Amino acid sequence: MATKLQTLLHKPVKDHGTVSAEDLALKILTSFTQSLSVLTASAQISAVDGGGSDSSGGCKKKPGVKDRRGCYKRRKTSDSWMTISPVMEDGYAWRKYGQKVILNSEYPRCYLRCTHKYEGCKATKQVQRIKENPVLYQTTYFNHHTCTDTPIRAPPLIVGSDPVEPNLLGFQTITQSKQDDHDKYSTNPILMIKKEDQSKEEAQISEDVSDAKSSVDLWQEFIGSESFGFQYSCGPISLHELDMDVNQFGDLDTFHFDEIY
DNA sequence: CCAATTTGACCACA
DNA sequence: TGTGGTCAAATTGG
Repeated sequence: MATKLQTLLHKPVKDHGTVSAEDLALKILTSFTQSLSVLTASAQISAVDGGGSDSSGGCKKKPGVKDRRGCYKRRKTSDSWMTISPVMEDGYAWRKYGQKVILNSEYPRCYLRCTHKYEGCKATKQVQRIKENPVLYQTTYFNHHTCTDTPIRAPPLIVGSDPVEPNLLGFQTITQSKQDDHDKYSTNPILMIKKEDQSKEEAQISEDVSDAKSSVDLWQEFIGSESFGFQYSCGPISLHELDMDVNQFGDLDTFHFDEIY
């Protein structure tokens, strides 16, 4: 599929029947997303600590700062699920309340809570760029929205689940009633890079084209990059075997996952 | 002016 | 004691 896409991008439009570059890119993205989720899940299971960090740890207490001892508790790890998406947006309104540098992670983790927290909504999420593919964001959700704020965008691909089924792969289905929304936002996550300025709507189309190109370029770099060459074994899965499957067929379908598992 | 974000301090837990 | 999650004052931006 990557080869097809490359060919398609170097030729004029409408030369390949009904298959569009976007379709191909979407399929490729899905394949790699699935691969990454397998990696992530396995890496979490068999994580081996490596390298340390030099934390300064000079914890001076500022005068006038409130004593917050006992003011909050650690969250439960249940009722959480994970998604991987090229965009941070998921249709809900979130407010960022923190950001942390995570050990052995190249990118910081962002902490967001529902904007309607003070109306009782307990939904929170953590967003972090994926080290192996910074184009994608791994989002971990905690608690469901209890507020009336309904999503305006089709939800992203769900690649992970709660601890009960940590390796479950699947797509969130879009019901018929949501089909209009899906059509409306089908510019969606896959090829588009986040638009920072919504006021530039007139220039949107041409900009989207250039964004899509740069995104595809990133994909091509990623696909060809050493960092995505599975050269080591991780947990119960032979990633070398996975690599062969990807290279040989240019795709990674569910059959292969079933076979591996 | 007010809502959202940033950022260092504080806290729980392994 | 180190790490990650949360708080809240300060800052930013519409």
